[in-house]
Parts: sequence; C-alpha cells; structure tokens
Amino acid sequence: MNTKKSQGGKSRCPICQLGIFTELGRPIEDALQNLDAESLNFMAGSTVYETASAATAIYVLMHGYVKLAKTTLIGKSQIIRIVRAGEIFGFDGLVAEYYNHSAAAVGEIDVCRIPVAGLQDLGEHKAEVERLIMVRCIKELQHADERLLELGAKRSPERLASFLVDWCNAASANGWVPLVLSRSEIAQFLGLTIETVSRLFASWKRDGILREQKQSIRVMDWQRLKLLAQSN
Amino acid sequence: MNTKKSQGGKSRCPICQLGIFTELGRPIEDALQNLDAESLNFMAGSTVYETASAATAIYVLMHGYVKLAKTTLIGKSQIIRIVRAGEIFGFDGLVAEYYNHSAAAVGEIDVCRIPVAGLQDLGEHKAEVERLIMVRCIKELQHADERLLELGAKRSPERLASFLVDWCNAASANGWVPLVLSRSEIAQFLGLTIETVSRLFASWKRDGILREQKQSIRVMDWQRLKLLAQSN
DNA sequence: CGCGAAGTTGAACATAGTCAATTTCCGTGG
DNA sequence: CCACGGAAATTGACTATGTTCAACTTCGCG
Repeated sequence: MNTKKSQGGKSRCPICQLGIFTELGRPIEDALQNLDAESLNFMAGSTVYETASAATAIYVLMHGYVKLAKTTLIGKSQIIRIVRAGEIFGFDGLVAEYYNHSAAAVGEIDVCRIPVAGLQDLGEHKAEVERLIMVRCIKELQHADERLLELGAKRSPERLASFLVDWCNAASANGWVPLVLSRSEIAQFLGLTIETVSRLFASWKRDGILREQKQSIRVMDWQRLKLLAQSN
Repeated sequence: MNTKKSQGGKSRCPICQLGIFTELGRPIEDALQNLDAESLNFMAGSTVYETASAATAIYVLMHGYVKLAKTTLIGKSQIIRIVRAGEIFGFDGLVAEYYNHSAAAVGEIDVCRIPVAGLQDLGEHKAEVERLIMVRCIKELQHADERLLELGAKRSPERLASFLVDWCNAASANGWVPLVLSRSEIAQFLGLTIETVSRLFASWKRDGILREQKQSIRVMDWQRLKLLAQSN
C-alpha cells in the first residue's frame, strides 16, 4: 500500500484552507464541507491514479508536486503537466469514464480528493463550483497551448531555458530554488533525453549562467538565460 | 475587409441547427436566440482573431476548418489546434482579457460569434450552458494532452502517420479524403518542416501506402499506416 | 565503506533541418 | 483553350541537432 489517509475515512477536507474555493464565499465553502472529500497523503513516487483507471474524482493538490504523464504504445513517456500546490488535476473525472493520463507524486504530497458524484449534491451551489472548475480548466488549456509551442517550435536549449525561467519564477524565492525534478523527469517533460538535459546544464554551469548544489539551482545570469529561452 | 456578415447586424445565429446546444433542451435554445450572437462568414485565409486582441467572444464553428496558432518571439509558428465544424474555439474569451493565440480560416468558414457579455444574460440557463462549455473545454484539454505526447515523444513518421489516421477517421468518408491543409500547415501542426512532410508523403506514396490527387488523399494500406503511427 | 541509482561525458550515429535547384500546380489573362 | 507567372511542392546534397551506446563519476543511503 503506497497511499495512506492522513486521518482515516471521510476526514474534513481542508479545501478552503488553501483558498481555492474561498473566492466563492462562505455558503459554498460550507456546502463543500458536506461532500465526502478526503484528505490524502501520498509518499514520494507513489501513484495517485493510473492511465485508464476509473475517473471518479477530481483532485486539488494541497502540498507538493504532482506529475501527469502519458505513455506511447512503445513505452516512451511524456510528462504533460507538473501540478503545483493549489491547482486542480484529474479534470477527466468530470467528463470521461477513465483517466487518459497517470498522476504520480513527485516527493511527498497532500491532496484533496473530491468524488465527482459528490458534486451533484451541491444543489444550488453546483453551478458556481463548476464555473470555477471551468475557469481553471481554460487556464490549463492555455498552459497546454504554450507547451505545444515549446515542444513543436523550439530547440533543446530554448525548451530547457524557458522551463527553468518558469520554474524559478513560480518559486518566487530568488536565490537558490529547489529543483524537485530529476534529470530524467525534466527530459520527459521537455521531450528530450537525459543526456541532452545534462549537457545543457553542464554547459550553462561552465558559462556561469547557473549554479547547482544539492538538488537546488541558482540562476546567476538571468539576462542570458532569458535570451537562451527565446532564440538560439 | 476580409470578413463579411452573412446577413448584416445581429442576425439570428443558427447555433441550434448544428445541434451543439440542442442537448440542453428547447428553453435554453430559445434563450440562446436572445444573445446577440452573430453569424459570420470568413473567406479562406482570413483572420478571425489575432493573438493579443481583446477576447470578448467565444465562437462555434458552423462549417469549414479553423487553425489556431501561436508564434515564438523569433517568428516560428505552431498550429495548436485544427477546429472542426461543431466545435467551440476562443475559450480565452471566458477568462482572459486577450486571446493567447490566433484563429484563421482554412478555406471558407461560417462561425457563430457569441459575445461573452451576452452569456451573463442567460439567467437561470447560464449554468447549463457553462457546464456544456466546461465539458467541451475538458475534452480540448484531453486532446491537447494527446498532442503533447505526439510532439514530445514521437518521431516525424509517427507524427505524420497518426495525424493522417486521425484526419481520415474524422472525415469518416472512406476512400478519398480531402486534405484541407497545405504541406506548410501540416508541418506547422506537427512541429516539422515542409521538406520532411513532403519526403514522408513521397516515400509512402512510393511504398503504396497512400495515394494523392487534387488535394485529396486515399489510404491504401491502413495496417501499415497505423503501424507507422505507433513505432518506427 | 560499499552498493545502486542518478548523473556526466565522449564518440559514433541518425534524424530532421537547411539551402538550393527544379518541378508541379493553379489561377489569370491573352 | 492555351500560355504565362507565381506560389506550393518536390528532390537532392549537406549540415546540425540531438539520440544512442557505453564508460565512468558522483551522490545518497544503509
């Protein structure tokens, strides 16, 4: 068993504590408490759901990182999204019978699992929650569009550089930023090989653009990195 | 002026005739008639909206094909989606101030333009329409995920082969299928160059897998094409 | 300390891109 | 109906980017 419920059974899901639904106002927050949402904890590397497993819930990531991935028939896998705390994943649960991708924990995570069946019980508030989900979904779609541009129209240095720029920006901590992903995961995310990623890191470290220590990176020359992200 | 309204001003938009919203039932169909949706006709190659233009409407494609594209700062463009009749595009209108991609007609098209402001006036039906849009959006997201796998984890022959398989399947007409897109557009869609696409076509025609005449293709050997789509 | 996994590095190779020369296609006008 | 002109597509030769394979090093952990 690679998953454990943090406090067993239908524990009160702390959705609101993260502020995802707070914008909807208190009555809805209360209604959400009545869903049988569960707070779950997964240890590093464990699977939240597999491709083609029954899509019965959507998830809100409370803490940590989740990677969503798809695999070709010949076994090459592509990470389609890295989910951050506060984001929703598992949209498939709302329209499809099965998930079309897998979700796995990168490091230890806490998620809130919301059974889709429960959403039906929201009554008058259902519409507002669905609207919020719609908005989130559209944002995901925009993000996916951006990634299609990355994968379809950019070369390896541009892909890695803009990935690093995004990653460090999201981390907001300037200075050292924990790089949660392994070389292999970065490669799978960018549609490259481990070796290519490794060589680019090495080259940029040599050039003084980056430094790395203990799974963390620090950008020394933002200007050059951003330039690499845009052209050659 | 490269666009013209088919019958000037706020013409009755034939949304329902396409059956997109019919699943919602008659009262909602009627309510939709009261939006100031416009039926528009664009000639081949003209632009429905540009990247970064004000996102004030969503569109339903009534007839033809639309290509949605993004461009890198150095001018390489990537087609992120080919929209077919009956599909919604311009989801950005619902959440963002500006479109993050462009939309252009491939051949002549008819679209129904629904101002987002109008959706607010749907009153009690708003929720149901938004739910439908949410469902469509999630399906687009799944489709985008699939394309990320194509671009990130597959080689040129696999990309082109699976594109052709999809294209011909969607056209449902077995036998000759009109290939609406130019080599350049196919290349932009698959993240390849015109030359690579051209060479693959040539090679497959030589091998008797395909035939082509007058902008239409015919798959002669489905088994081999599907095999090409999956592995090497 | 030692083992296994992750990461690095080099050399050879292959895939796809670039550049350039033709050829084909198609609409326009004679 | 044919001829012309321009755009699209094809083809070849060369190049470059990134992959593959393999050896080796580093890191983390028991």
